[in-house]
Amino acid sequence: MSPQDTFTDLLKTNHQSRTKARQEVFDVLCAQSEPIGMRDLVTLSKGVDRASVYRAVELFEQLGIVQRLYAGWKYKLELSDRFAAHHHHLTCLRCGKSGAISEEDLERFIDTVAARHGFKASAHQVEIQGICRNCQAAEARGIV
Amino acid sequence: MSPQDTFTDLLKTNHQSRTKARQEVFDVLCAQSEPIGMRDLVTLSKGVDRASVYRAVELFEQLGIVQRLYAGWKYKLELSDRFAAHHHHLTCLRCGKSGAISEEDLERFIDTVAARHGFKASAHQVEIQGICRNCQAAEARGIV
DNA sequence: ATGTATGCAAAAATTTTGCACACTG
DNA sequence: CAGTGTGCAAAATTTTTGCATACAT
Repeated sequence: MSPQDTFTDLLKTNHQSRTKARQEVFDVLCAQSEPIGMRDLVTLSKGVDRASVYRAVELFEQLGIVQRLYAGWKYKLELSDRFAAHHHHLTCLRCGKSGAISEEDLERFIDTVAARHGFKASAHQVEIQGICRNCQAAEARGIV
Repeated sequence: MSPQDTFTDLLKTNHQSRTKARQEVFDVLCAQSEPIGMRDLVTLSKGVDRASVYRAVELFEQLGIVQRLYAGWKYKLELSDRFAAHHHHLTCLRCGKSGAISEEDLERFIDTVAARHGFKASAHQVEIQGICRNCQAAEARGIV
């Protein structure tokens, strides 16, 4: 299934409409080879209002279409695993650049991986986003 | 070595002065049992200007005293490993609450851990901050 | 049709800066 | 003392909102 089909499908499944704005934002995201910042995303999504980009990104995040990556102070966006291979990122505090590292190594020893890439790690974070037990229960009860 | 001593030490080692503002911000951070947001940190750091709090946090981050944790849209701050056990976090997209999970499990299977905690993971990120090979080389050459 | 998403424009919130003065080492 | 860091106040960014209108299903 192509990214576009997956996208269309995800929207349909979640009862969300595929609007011009959302499609445009998605297209811009697809065209990126590296994570993109909000500002650029807004600029590149021609004809789409800033507010709509924010709203689209928020929706995409909830649907698991995009992921936020934090590089230093700000964050960047990239399509999630569904649309591209999952990446782990090494972010340089100095130059701000980030590069992808293979997942297999990471699963074992985060710091070992860092060293292997010539990266002097000063800290690492692992974050898992999802729905917690309580919210799942509430959802099941139709409270949402 | 107490957190306070470690703090004092880190500053000295990095040729940074231990000012009233920095000490106050550090104290507030120490008093937290959970990650704290910038806004609260500013509010709680009485007598310290907003700008100074930002400046202190920036310095602390560079010295590895604090770490930023991203929970959904915003970020929170907590003392780094040096001052407290390293935490990995499960953040709920719905209620926004985050809880710590043990590190040992995480190192093996991120998703397994999520499931064990009754957390329905939709995405996870692993981020490593540090200095990349290039910057280390530049630093060695005194370019910094 | 009809309910939802968008654009617009303005407000809110967050983060950054320049500078004179105060404090640290 | 000399050099840094701070408070203040204002600017620059980033993010959010309310609403009438346009669009998707």
